[in-house]
Parts: sequence; structure tokens; C-alpha cells
Amino acid sequence: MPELPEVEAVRAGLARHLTGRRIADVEILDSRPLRRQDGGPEAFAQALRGRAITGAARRGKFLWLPLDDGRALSAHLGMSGQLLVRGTAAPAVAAASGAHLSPPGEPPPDLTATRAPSLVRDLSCQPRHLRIRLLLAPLPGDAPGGVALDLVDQRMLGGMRVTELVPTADGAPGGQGSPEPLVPADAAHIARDLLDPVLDRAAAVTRARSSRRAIKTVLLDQGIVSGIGNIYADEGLWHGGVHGSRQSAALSRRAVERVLKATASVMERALAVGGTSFDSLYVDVEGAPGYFARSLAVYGRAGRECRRCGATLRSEVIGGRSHTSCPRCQTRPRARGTRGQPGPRL
DNA sequence: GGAGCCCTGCGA
DNA sequence: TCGCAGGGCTCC
Repeated sequence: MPELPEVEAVRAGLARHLTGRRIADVEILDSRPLRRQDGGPEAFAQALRGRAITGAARRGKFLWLPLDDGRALSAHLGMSGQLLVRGTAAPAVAAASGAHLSPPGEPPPDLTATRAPSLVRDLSCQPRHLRIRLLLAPLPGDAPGGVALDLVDQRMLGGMRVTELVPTADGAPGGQGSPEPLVPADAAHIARDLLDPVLDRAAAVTRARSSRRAIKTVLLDQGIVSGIGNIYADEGLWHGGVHGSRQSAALSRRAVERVLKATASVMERALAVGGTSFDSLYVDVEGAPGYFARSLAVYGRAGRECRRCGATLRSEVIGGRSHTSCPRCQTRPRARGTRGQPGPRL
């Protein structure tokens, strides 16, 4: 499922393939991903026809393609959304979703070979769960069949809309890939993400510590720091040595800083290998999966051994989300009258 | 700040 | 057949 590293991999691909392209037509196979579009599907198509894409930007898990009329096509992939570029200049390469995931323990294939700036099947390929297709005006050197951007989404928890761009609250660039101090109106309430150079990390720590909720819930709150989903929240907490049920306000400043730093570090390492393809639901714009799943320490590993101490990892529910943790490496809240669980000093 | 909903596929 | 998984929005 796409979190910040996966969305960033998608953004980079969109920037590479789509910047400067013009949208010729819009095909809506299922209008449900457009449920938040003002004016409905017809307004969506109308707003995009004839517009040129001027870039690709991202804040947290929100993506947007700025358009030449000052508005933007904004997209959130939810948990199963994929944006796939089809039929670019070079011949199609077999890159079926998840088809070249290596078994755990085996070295990843040559990333430079799988990430050539080309590929992806032609437009005659209509994948299962294709919801929206943007047909792009042809350019010299394009594949004969044409070029398109497909929104493929199994579960449709995300969506797309054409929206106004509004000034950022702090006057700084809107996000990765956006030199302008603008963000889509529907992402204006989203905080800067952990990999954003403009993020005021000290202020984020203060905001996190002002909440009485569990630290795990706070990490997932996109209004405090954006881009963290369930996978990287669990990984960051494990690396930071803090159990997700600890009340955020009860943690030391240093502990919150350590967790945020650890989470950012995990996301940076994931980004370097194309993100996490925990299942077949995440691939980049060229259909290639990421290779970070093999490096996950806790997420999806409940009942298995902790890679640090060998204890059996546990799973529980915090704030309605699963949380996998090590009972030995991650400190829990102290019960009344006890000295708490063993673990790293905070 | 928490619960419920959206939505589909999968495993029990 | 049912419960779960997930992010974000709406409602209370």
C-alpha cells in the first residue's frame, strides 16, 4: 500500500513521463474515484480536456499534477491505487504487476534495468480495476498506439479531483516537485512530511507531544506530520524503541524526536529501493514493484522473531489500526505500581 | 478524540 | 459467510 516512499516513486515517474504533455481526452470507466469532484465526473473530464500538465508534486501521500490553467489534478491512492503510464516511446516491456518480485532473501534484480525510462504495455491492455484513463496528445517519437495515464484501483479508498491551488500557510514551496508556494485546496490541511526540507521538526515534536492520544495514532495523523502510514509507523516505533500505545504527551521530547528520526530514516531507505511492495497493490508508474518489503522489521511479521532480540513479535489494535511490536525492545506504558517493561531508556 | 463508513479481496 | 486490512473523511 502506498505511503510516502511509494507515492514519491510514483511522483518521480509522473514527472519524468508526463511533464509538458497535454491531455487529449478522459475515459471514465468507474466514477466512484471521482466522488469528491465538484460537479461530478462530467466536470472532471471537462476540466482536463485540452489542459497541459506542467509537473508532478507531492506532499505526504497527496499527489498533484499542476495544470496550465492554474488548477491541478490531485490524487490520493488510498491503499490500492496505482497510476500507470502506458505506451511511451520505447517498445513495451513485460512488467506485469508484481511479476518480478523476488522471493525473500534473494537479491533484487538490477533496478536500473527494470527502471528504464520507457516501457509499460500499450493502450490495448485494459487491466482489471482500471477506473480512469487520461489519453495524452501524441508527441514525436511516441509509440504508435498512443500514451495514457491509467488510474487502476482495486479498493477505491482514494480518488482524484480537479481542484484549485491555494497558497501554502508558511509561504514555502508546496511540497516535493513544487517550487511554487501552492498546494491543492483538498490537501491544504495536510502537514509537511518527514522528508520535506521545509518541515519544522521541532514544531512537529511539540505538536505531537501536545496530544493525549497514543503515539502510534499521532504518527498516523496527517495533520501533525504527513506521509506516515501503518507500515512505516510500526517500523519507526520499533527502530525508535517505543511501543505504539505510549501516550504521546507522556513521552520525552527526546523519545519523540528519536521516533520521528527513525521513521524518516526507514522511509529514506525504502525510497532508495523503490518503496515497499508488501503485496501486489503497490507498483510504480512503470509497473515495477519496490524491494523494501524484505527489509521490514515488524510490519507483517507478528508471531515471528524480533530481528534485534529474538523475542516473538506481537500484534494488537491501537486506534483501530493493527500494531506489530517487540515486547522486549519497545517500552510500554508503565502499569500502576510497577517499574514498567524492560527496554531502551527514554 | 473516537466510531463508522467507504470498498474489495482474501483467508479462516 | 464473516471478519479483517488499509487512509481519510464525516459525524457525533
